[in-house]
Amino acid sequence: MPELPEVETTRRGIEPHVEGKRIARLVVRERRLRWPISAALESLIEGREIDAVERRGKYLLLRIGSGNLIIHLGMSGSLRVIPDGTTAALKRHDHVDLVLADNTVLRYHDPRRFGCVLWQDGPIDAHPLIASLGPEPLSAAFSAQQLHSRSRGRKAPIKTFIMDSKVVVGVGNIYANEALFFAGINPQRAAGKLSLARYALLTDCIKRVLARAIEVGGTTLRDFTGSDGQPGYFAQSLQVYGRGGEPCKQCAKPLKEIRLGQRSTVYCTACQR
DNA sequence: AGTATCTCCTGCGTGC
DNA sequence: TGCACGCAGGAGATAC
Repeated sequence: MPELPEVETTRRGIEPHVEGKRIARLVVRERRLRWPISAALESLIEGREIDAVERRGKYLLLRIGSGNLIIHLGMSGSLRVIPDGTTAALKRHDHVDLVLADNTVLRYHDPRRFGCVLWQDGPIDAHPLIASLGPEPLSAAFSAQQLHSRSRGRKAPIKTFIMDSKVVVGVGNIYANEALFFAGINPQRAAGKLSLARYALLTDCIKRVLARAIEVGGTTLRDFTGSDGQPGYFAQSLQVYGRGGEPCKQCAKPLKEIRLGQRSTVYCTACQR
């Protein structure tokens, strides 16, 4: 499940293979993604050049002139680069091929079809999916002060709060669980009641856990081409996620698993208060 | 405005 | 071996 580190790893992986290249053809085999792929998309982007590969939250942005191709990998999506790939064998759920002028193929694969491929004509910040997003977690705009002031009056659990993309982008379930463990904060604690000092620790832990995952992803994904396109998900050793009932790595007490906002939540009742 | 619930979808693990 | 089932989850849509 691509979280921000996997999306950034994907961005870095595909960038050298697609940046500055011209789109020869767009081949869509399945238009029914999170939102249907527009029937006009082919004519909108064929023949145009990809000027840059950017990212906002978990959205990948292929900048094409003054517009953007917005790609989200959803829960199960991946992109891979296939050099000279116009005749490469298709796997099930290979929904879209972006065929570049040098016959490199950027192939979008997404079994659960929770992702999307959308066109935005004009400034990316004007797109409804992008306009309401909170700050990037690895930027200076994501700070303890900002988080603390935004949280005042909020009764939602801190875990739900940091997973809200209007508050901060890119903190999915896995990293929310992990960051709260490192910060020693009980995921159920009301967001509005956490002190500035605890937010300082939490923002630091979120930044560290994401930065570390990007580093690991980057090393796992040396060769983005020709591989199965799966970045190094779960490459880092997880402290709590998926370990309900198993011993805490700090105190050995069994980790507790609960549901918070329909999401599996794992924490240590001793280490996280 | 904030919060909770529902929804999309397929693959996988589990229990019979 | 096969089937039914529950679960996984990003994030928008919807209903309070």
